Amino acid sequence: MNLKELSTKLGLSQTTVSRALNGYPEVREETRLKVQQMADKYNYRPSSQARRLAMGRTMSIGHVLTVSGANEMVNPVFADFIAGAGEVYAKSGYDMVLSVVNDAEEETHYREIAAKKSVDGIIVHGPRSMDPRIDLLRSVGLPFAVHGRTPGSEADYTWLDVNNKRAFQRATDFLIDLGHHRIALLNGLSSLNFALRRRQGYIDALTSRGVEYDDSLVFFEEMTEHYGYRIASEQLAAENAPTAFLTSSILVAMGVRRAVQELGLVVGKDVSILTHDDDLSYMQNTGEVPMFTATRSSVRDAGRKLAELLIHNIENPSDVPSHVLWEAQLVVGASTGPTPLRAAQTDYA
Amino acid sequence: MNLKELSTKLGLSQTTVSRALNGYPEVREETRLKVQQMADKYNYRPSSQARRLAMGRTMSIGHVLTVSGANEMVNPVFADFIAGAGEVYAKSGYDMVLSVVNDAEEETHYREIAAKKSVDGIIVHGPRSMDPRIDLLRSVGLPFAVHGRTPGSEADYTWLDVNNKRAFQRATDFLIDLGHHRIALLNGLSSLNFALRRRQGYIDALTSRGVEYDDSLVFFEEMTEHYGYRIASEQLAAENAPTAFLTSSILVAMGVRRAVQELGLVVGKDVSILTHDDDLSYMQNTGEVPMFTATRSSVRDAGRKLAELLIHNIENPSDVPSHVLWEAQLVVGASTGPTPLRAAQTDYA
DNA sequence: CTGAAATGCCAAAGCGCTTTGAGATTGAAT
DNA sequence: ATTCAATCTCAAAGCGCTTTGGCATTTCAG
Repeated sequence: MNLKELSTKLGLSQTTVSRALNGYPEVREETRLKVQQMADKYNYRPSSQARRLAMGRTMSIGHVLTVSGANEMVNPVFADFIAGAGEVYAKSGYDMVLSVVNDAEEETHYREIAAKKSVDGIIVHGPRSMDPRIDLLRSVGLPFAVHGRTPGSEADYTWLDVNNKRAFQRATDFLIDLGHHRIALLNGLSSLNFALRRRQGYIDALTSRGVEYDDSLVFFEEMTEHYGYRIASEQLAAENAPTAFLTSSILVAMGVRRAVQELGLVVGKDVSILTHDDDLSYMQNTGEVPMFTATRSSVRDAGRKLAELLIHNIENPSDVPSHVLWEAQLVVGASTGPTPLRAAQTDYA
Repeated sequence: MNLKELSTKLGLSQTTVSRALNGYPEVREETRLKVQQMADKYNYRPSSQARRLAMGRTMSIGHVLTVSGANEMVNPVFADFIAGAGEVYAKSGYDMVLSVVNDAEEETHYREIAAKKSVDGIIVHGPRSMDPRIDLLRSVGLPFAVHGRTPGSEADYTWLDVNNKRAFQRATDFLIDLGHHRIALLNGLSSLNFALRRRQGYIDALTSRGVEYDDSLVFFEEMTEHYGYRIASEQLAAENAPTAFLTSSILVAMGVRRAVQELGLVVGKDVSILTHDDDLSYMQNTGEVPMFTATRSSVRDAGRKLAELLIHNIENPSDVPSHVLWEAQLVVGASTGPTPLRAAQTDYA
């Protein structure tokens, strides 16, 4: 059933039927009702292709999922972000179009998208320091919004970010308050902008509290369980071992926990773990006493909010870009406690 | 730059330019080259909207991400599946359009998609027993392919599945060979078809080996770390505790491991864990000796393969549906070992 | 009762492409 | 020289919608 057939069946012009369906005021309420009923009866839906061509809007928003590295990691945060954003798109009548691309071809791919104009806007994931995608998108005039941000022309585009620096500063402070002085930082890849901000927070806390910064306690890798396990195993075996671990994701924290337990030590007593928690649906860190003490910020909420911002930008092109900086919650769980005496003696000797 | 402008610039008709670009034989090689160059120079890309309308094909494939339950879980397997499928789509010139929908609205949503005809085909995730989506899609004539399968009219549609029954039968057999008789099964939700198949494999192995089946050792829940932890803690505290755990995902296995370690027991010695492993990129269970003994089957590969099958179906509508059943690899890792004596004594008393 | 302003509807012109059917040109065969 | 097939190119007709500009018809103030 298409518009033409529907309108013949109604004895009306296509114009009128289209207007009736789209809620234009030029059509009598009585007529609109008749049209609506007939449309329902035949389960008529305007072809989105035709609609898009006619309106010059695609009513869809692009997401690019970049798989990176030799093992083609996909960001575990992606699914939850998408779930949040998708919820908003559904409400607002947008489609989400997703493309998967190897990091080597990323830039060409963005160029392609821009040229085809097959989406009304784009969400940029995982911005890196000096990310070329941002200049590219701006130069091509395609509306976009960034999950995270990258220093430079931050003011010029819409972004939503967690205050990573502050979160990790608070986390580090919290551990120092508990007496920890040797705190290992298991960060994400250093190419990702947020990893640098987190390290800065960590360093700021150490410095302001007069705790010595030890470069050999800071790591930048892909955030896997095995990473946490490996580093923690090594570090705990070493002389002058850290008494606390600050990790970038729950998965990494789980790896650390495994190493700790394997050594017969107790998490939250012999060794403390504090992690960032993206509040992923399949990796809940909740309960009366959460498993891990954590800086928590919901990625799903971020997806929702950023989708709203982007849609707003698309529909109000002249508005200035928005910048949203969320503070992470510091949630106390079972994985942290005061520095054990043994360690304290070693440290303060 | 659109086709019209490009052809005026070339002094050719739109027809010729379109044909040249799309590789039709009616245009001289020399002309084609000139067209190609000019197109490159102006970075011309045909508008996908117009193209779709004209060709009556959308060149895109739909995926529906269903978030389910009160806590709106998103399937952790989704991202990797998508990554595999997306790779194939990119190669074949298809777009992936993703919609997120609450499980309550799932059926209406599928109906909507079918009516709008905004995709050329659909991939169905997480089929349930007696899944209404399948009849719906068939009745509406939209090509589709199912990740998993559901009993009934299996022969009539394209699917790709892991031989879940066989995998869990082998896994159970393996544990029995090691002397385990009390094996807990931490399954996924019973509404999902694969969970039932897995249980069947488990039961078959027990029966054929003359091991008593104990209903109180079988659980069906959402596959989270906490689920594994909770059940394992309870079970290990109970009298006549299981000596082995068979779990449906690495995440659940991790929870079991945590419980085991917290009790001061050693995984692979005091308690064995065997899990299914979807080979997710951010949850690798590899290495010389993998962390967990597992039945492994790559979800990413499944995404790739199923995408290929669906595209084939779309482009060759008269071909019969394909059915692909993959066997999972049984990979021996560090989490399994012979039943400890203590347990053996209890059991064989 | 008249003229102006709403109101309700329509025909037709796009949107930017693909594809049909046909015309023009060329080269070889008769 | 004439015919025929092969080769190249084109104008125009869709694809299914939205939207413009305009024409009747009704409503209402003066």
